Amino acid sequence: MTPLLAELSAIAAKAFVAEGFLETLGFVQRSDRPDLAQFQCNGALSAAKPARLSPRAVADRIASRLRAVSIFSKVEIAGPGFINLDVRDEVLLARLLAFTADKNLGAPRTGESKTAILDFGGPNVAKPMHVGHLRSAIIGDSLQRIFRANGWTVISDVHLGDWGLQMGQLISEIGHRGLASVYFDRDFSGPYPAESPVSMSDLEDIYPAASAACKSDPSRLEEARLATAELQAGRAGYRALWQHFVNVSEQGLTREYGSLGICFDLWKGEASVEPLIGPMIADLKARGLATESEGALILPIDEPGDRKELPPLILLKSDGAVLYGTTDLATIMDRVRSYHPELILYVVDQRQHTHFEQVFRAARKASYTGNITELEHAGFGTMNGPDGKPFKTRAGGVMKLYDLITMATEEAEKRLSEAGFARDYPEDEGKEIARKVGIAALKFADLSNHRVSDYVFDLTRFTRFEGKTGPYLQYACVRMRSILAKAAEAGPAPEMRVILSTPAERALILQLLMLPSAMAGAEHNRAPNILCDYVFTLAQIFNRFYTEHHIMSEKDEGVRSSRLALVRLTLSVLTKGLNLLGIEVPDRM
RNA sequence: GGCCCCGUAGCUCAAUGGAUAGAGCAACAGCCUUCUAAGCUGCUGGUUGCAGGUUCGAUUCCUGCCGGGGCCGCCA
Repeated sequence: MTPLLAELSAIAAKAFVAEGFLETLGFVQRSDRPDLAQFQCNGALSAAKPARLSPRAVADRIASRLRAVSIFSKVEIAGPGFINLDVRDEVLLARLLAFTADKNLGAPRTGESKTAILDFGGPNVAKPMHVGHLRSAIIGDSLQRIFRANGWTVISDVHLGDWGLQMGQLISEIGHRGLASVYFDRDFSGPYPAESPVSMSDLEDIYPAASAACKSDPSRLEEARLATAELQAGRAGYRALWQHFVNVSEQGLTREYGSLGICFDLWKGEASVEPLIGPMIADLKARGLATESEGALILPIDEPGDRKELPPLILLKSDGAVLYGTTDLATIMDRVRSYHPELILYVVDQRQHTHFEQVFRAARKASYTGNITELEHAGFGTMNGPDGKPFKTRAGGVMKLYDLITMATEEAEKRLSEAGFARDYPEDEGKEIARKVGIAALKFADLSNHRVSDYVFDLTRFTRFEGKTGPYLQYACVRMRSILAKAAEAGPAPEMRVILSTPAERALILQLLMLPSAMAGAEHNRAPNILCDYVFTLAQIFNRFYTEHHIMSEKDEGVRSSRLALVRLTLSVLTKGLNLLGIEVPDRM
């Protein structure tokens, strides 16, 4: 089915075309003035100037054509030339019926037969995930859900940071500590032990020490660089040790992402493209694209007419090691060959924007993108503490993601018990509710901000359960379930037939029908906050409906079952919207 | 220094070039013998950082300035 706004826009577009104007002028949106109309079209205002007509004159012509279309109950011209539109109740009900019958709830098929690769997550091997990883995970996951729902074939890749300097730092630190000496013995011919010499908690201890050592001692940094280069050059013991790091880390990361309800199709990393790098470098050299400069191999990507100077992409450092730009470039080549995607979308910190500009240019320059693949960086802002600086623990250290989730869950648990919720539920269920509520608080707070702006991370505010929060939305769902359960007790559901007679019902139906447009808008702008606004508004409108119409005490059976049908539909729409944000809804609270 | 992003109500944030710039929180006044009051209703709150420009119309686009953050060849 066509989203209602698209349907209305198409009708208006036809009217504009019939009057000799551009089709795009027919764009119809929800009215800014709900007191005046349900929908509005502003096309007449922009059509007027080039046509040397007054906006009212254009609006008159369009309006008279629209009046001939039976879908509208009202077509009015207001102000300088706005065309205000109301849709007939019968039409709303007919669209609602089709919407209800559609198992995809009218999802726009914008991604039909198209493939998108979503690159997000980007955790580092051997380092615990911290709050900095939260945004990429939450936003990326929501986008993958939205793209999939809109018909895209989505391939998500966690893209581990597993091939850079931090690997060399770890290896040399382990060497210094004298752990696992067999991996450092050049005469050892294998096989290496199957069991990892270090656990995840060992790594969590070793990495900060290694990092600190390299910072304070230049000779240690040099050692780490050498180890990195040797690892990349294929030194067997280092490779074996590295494989242990990766295996151990993946286990921890899977659990961590799992606790957030986030899945990836691919667990590739920078190292995955290692076999492609040699041939790629050779190819770039052969075609004269890569040149040597100050001992390093670079790929200049600046173009005439640039507003700013863009530094070249460094392919090989002077010590022969590769950088993440090199692996990113090879990864594009790999993805294009393997999947022929229409889009590769990177959900990565906005601070890396220049890096992606460099890599994208390099890919185009080297013709690695094929002719259909669009490369896009969907950057996001930083998460700051209440002081406006990057979020830290009280002690000033990096806040681990695991601890953060625990804090949110505990806070949720506290609030639930204060409010007397879930008091008589089994302990397991209570814990599960607290987990869902805590995660919902975190996710909704993050997603409801515009992607690119920084936001203040304030756990007290996030876990507050009033107002525009995840828990408010969950609570609305739970109330709907509760009504439906009561109704089911009272008897089997009668024939579902929606009657539209009150403003609260009309407002609810209109909002329900806007789901597809919200999904399309969120995809188009790569902006889950559009969907957040949608679900929040829906919940608000529902709560108004809920307050105004007491369903179970309604005497008229037809009206009661009609309203129950609306509750049922609202529940599925709200649940779906929350699902697209990666938020789970408990059965009861 | 060059470039990128941001600047909106007391606070946290929205708003494809359109009407009276919206929510939430906070403050204030109401609403629970009825489906979960984590709710609903009403009310208060604005020179959209500043100055120009384009436009019938600018929070939105352009220029300059101020303030905050970030990036600027061998970290990711």
